[in-house]
Amino acid sequence: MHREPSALSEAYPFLPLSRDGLVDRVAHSLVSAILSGAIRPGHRLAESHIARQMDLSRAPVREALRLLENSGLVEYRANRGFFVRVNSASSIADLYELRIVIETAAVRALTLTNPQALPGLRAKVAELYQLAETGADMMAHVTTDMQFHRLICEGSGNQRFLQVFDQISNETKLGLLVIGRLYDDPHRMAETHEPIVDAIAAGDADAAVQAIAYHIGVAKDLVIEHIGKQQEAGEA
Amino acid sequence: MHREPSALSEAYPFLPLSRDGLVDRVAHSLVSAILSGAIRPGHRLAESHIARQMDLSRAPVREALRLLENSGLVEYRANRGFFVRVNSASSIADLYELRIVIETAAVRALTLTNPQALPGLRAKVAELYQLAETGADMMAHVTTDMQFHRLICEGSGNQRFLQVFDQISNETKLGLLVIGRLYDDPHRMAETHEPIVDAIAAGDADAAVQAIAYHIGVAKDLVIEHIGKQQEAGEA
DNA sequence: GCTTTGTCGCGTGTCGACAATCTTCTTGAC
DNA sequence: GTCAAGAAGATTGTCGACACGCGACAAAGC
Repeated sequence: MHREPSALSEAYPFLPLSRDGLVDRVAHSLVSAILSGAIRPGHRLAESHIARQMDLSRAPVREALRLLENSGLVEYRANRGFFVRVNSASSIADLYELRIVIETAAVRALTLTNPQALPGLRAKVAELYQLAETGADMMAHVTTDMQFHRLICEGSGNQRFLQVFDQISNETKLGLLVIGRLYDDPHRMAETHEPIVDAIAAGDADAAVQAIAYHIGVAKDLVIEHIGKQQEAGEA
Repeated sequence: MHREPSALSEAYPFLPLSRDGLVDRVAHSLVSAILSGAIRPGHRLAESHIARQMDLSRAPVREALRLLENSGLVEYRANRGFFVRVNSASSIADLYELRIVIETAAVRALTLTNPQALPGLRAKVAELYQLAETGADMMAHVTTDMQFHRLICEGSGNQRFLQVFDQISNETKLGLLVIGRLYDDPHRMAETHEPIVDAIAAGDADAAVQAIAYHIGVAKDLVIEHIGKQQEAGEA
């Protein structure tokens, strides 16, 4: 989603003032709105309206929406425009199956070829504990959790794994965020990551695969269960 | 890419005239040009030129290029435009690793839950033999081969697997097409699919996984080897 | 009362034009 | 001869306008 900022040859104390173009800023703004729940699934995203509200022309809005389409947050219907995608329970289940497939492969590669990634992973887990301690909101928890999983894909050394992960990460976040609270005790969120890190530290690839498959599987069940309850409530 | 035709309540003798918009046609045209080798990797794709040649404005061309970006055929650099992506050997290796991961998961699911997909797969293998017989060109072989693999992803029942497959299929095709001939005997192409179909028919998921992993692995090695030779020749 | 046809508003599809930006070529100094 | 700064050209980024298609409602026919 992001474009590479040009690396400065020398380190000056300047903030990298956003060289992102309009399109990226629009896209980011839209993602925030969708993830925050300000725009609900199924809602229509009329180019003209968005352009007017943001005080720019339709062209960049249109491109931003096309970008979001790739990350699965938004759906395009010919001659009708863009809509916030509404995911069925089975679609979410498929999503988690894909995550298991990708991340097990990634964690196996990481364990066998790149144990240097371990400190970064441990740091993320520590961060999760800290968030639980300070009683941070769901968004913070989810973001850090996804960063942990992204590090695993990144550490696999396979760019394609990372690419797929990034493509589905926003959708995964959205699925998680519609739930107010995943675990009753926020420390559980952090704890569930421990076995993965331990297995990697031990250099036991099979154990790491088992651990992450279990970890994602649990999350899957919780999310699916929640969607089921939600639908009941919605239909009643 | 295609849109569904609305079902008529009564059967009139009209065939559903193609509702593909300009963008889709432009995209298709560009894909053909790239896959056919008419436009080589690294080549710049200037919107204005394409628009002028196709006699339309830049807007639909731009959108078509954004579409191709998702399928990995084209790369976008801010303020510089679009380029036909040039893949390193390691990038291709990563691609095939991803295919193995996705398609093994898909073939496992298919074997266990959807043996009805078998006839379709057998038909594709038969088609491959026929192509070998008639001495068809590489494009025909590759297209049919990819259709076989797509059927496996489709038959898995997991929409996400199919989505990922479609996303990388054009890139895979391109990687295959730059090679004049993958096997010396064109029948080999067809034969290598047999063990997969046999394992599915036997209901042996583990064997099917093994078979397809081997199948893709062989293709991977051949492609990588070819790229190596190509680079040597290019550098010399 | 139900189905079909006409009308209308809204939003997308495409366009041509201008501004911002990058690339290349030219010019000049060392 | 090499390098740097600047000018010129080409290409992308953004814009506002207009034509077209869709969906909704009203009107007409059975």
